[in-house]
Amino acid sequence: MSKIKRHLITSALPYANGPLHLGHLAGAYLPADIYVRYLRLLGKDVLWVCGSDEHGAAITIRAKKDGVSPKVIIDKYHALNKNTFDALGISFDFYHRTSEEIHHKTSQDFFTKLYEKGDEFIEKVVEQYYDVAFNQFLADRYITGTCPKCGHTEAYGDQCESCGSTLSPTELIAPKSVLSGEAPILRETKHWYFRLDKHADWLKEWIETGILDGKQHHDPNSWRKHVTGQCLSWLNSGLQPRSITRDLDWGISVPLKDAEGKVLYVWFDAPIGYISATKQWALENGKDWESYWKGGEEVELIHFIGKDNIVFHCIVFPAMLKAHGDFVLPRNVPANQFLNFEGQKFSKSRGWGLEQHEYLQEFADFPNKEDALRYALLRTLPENKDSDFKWDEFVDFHDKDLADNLGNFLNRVMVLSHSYFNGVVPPAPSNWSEPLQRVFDIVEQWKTEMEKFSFKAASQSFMDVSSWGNTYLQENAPWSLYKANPTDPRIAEIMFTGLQVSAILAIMAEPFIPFTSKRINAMLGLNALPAESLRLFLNESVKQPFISSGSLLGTPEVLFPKIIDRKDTSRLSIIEKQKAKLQAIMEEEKDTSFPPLKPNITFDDFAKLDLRSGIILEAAVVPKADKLLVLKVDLGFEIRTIVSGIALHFSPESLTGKKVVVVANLEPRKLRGIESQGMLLLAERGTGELVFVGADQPMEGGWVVK
RNA sequence: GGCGCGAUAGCUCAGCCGGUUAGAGCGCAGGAUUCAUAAUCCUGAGGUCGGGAGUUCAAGUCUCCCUCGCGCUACCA
Repeated sequence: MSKIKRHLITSALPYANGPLHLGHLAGAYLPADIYVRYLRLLGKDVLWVCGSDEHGAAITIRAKKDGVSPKVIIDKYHALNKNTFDALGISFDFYHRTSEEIHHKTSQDFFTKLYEKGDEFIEKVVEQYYDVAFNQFLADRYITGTCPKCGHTEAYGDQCESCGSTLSPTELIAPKSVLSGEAPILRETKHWYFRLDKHADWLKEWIETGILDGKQHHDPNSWRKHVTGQCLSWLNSGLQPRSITRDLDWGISVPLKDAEGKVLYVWFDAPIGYISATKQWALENGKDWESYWKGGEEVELIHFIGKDNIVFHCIVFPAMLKAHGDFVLPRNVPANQFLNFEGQKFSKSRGWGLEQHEYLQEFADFPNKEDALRYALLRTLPENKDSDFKWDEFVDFHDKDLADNLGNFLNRVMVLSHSYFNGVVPPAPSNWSEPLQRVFDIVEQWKTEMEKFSFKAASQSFMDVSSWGNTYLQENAPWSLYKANPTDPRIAEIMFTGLQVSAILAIMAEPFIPFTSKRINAMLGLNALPAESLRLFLNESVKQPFISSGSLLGTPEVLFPKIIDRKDTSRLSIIEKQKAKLQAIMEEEKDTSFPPLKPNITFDDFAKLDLRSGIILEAAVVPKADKLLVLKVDLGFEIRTIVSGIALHFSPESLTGKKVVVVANLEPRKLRGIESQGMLLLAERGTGELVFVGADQPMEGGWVVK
């Protein structure tokens, strides 16, 4: 019934300014790899593209910091990420990069096509910071200043990395150009905006009902709830035109005469990277890229991403594709939630978490390290809610599932087959498939789960087959039969069945733990499973044996030496080292860390401050704001209204009568509609604790503090 | 404050369009077994499905309110 002939799979393009951590792997790459390997097992026509996202200001900043060209940065991280993926068995069909010429051309053509439609873009002139000395406009990331929220002195124009708040450049206190170090000036510049608002109606219908152009495009119930939920939340709050150009010299130039010095916003060109990657792959492999991107109903497009990318892949990019015309839209976007690490968020600055390439280095001596990691992540994939990677669970999954259940079953079958039949597969009973009925049922269920992107559930089914095998051996106890009569024909039947289960496990293992799958095949004496029988096995009700009678088995080996092993503590010590590392970070953070001193100021700078003592007369919460209190403060000579962001630390009642120090000559500013005429001085330490400055001195309002 | 997602056995989580005694894995208790990596198999104990109200013949599953967690967003002069 399905018209699908080709599967086009994408994974979010990693940004090439740093390494990726285990959370990224679990979010967009491992699940896609599992799905793609599964489709390949079925013999489907599959194309999985990904690549490095190499534009954007963050890369140029990083380059400037390191004193190298952007090219050096992207080459470094493109290579690192590509090689690490490769080492972990992440089997992209093509891993491209957005700095390639073909991508620039594709993106520009895309832009031009939309531009020529006339009504997809609007032009707007806006005021933006400009560096006079360097004669150029400054992208958000090219401006630093003091964060208005936490006081961090090196906040970027779009984000403060100290407190994590999202900012806009004009919010920064004392903005400074990263280029010249000078204060930038505001100057007008023109930008192009993509009219997302124009596409709101059909997007809403498409997300809500799965109907596109009057036809059922996909089943909306097959999309994860948090995905449709977030999209509808966006759609309901109204779509705005979105700026798609930037004043920057690194990126894809905007292909218009009056757009000198402007490039496409990295978010506009990055998803087009999926298309250009397909083009390059097609060129190198003699294929037709359009049969994937413009194949209509014959194509299933799936985007694998993390939840931070949902809006882009479900709203912005589809709108771009639809505006362009001809392109297919995603049938599903199985976005994962976030993976935490031992209870906390991954944090590069804290050193909390583990990067992919670090894992490979630090587990260099760990047997089967790739599959051990893949399996641990698989079992804890954040498919529907945030999940947590824990080393204790890593050990459990490895020892209980991979070693005790799977590894031990295969070992039992091998050892028994060798001792009873000298490593030769015994003759097949005439009703060979009968005892395997239950296994076939589990495989069917496994297929359903794989196709629903429920990989965690599918991994359970995989283990169920192995468990079934263990039970089967236990109940039929060939060792007892052998003791009673070594030529009992039932022994051959039992071992034949056990070997078929082993082969089925090798197949099911392939998407999850591909390195092990190969080793199982080798152990079973199969170079690779014959593609044809595999296809029959998975696609048809007709089953046939995978290992034929008379063929020779390989030598048994222990697939997964356990981590918790009395005789050999080497693997456990690798894990213990990881746990110790985290422990050390926590210990260190217990001692309050002191923020670095700000640059010296002159006495004159200091003298500009006018500090006065005051007494809080009344305090109240500001409606519709979580953190704000509005205070009446008596300065002796007048009563001021001051809005302060301390609602999370103090209740209004506890503040009346409190003695405080006030910055009395601060420029008034409106906060949530209330004019704040000053600022309270508070001391804060690393733990987040807040206390009032000078609170217990015997002074009434009006004293001058200096 | 607004919006989204979540809250189910000690732990980690499944439970589709509401329908018989609420499931799995791990852990725990008891038993069986010895081919195997101190592995395996069986049995059992364990939940008023975050709290409250409502709709219904019937609610973990739908509606409303509340509490807590996560994310986005507004807000920290």
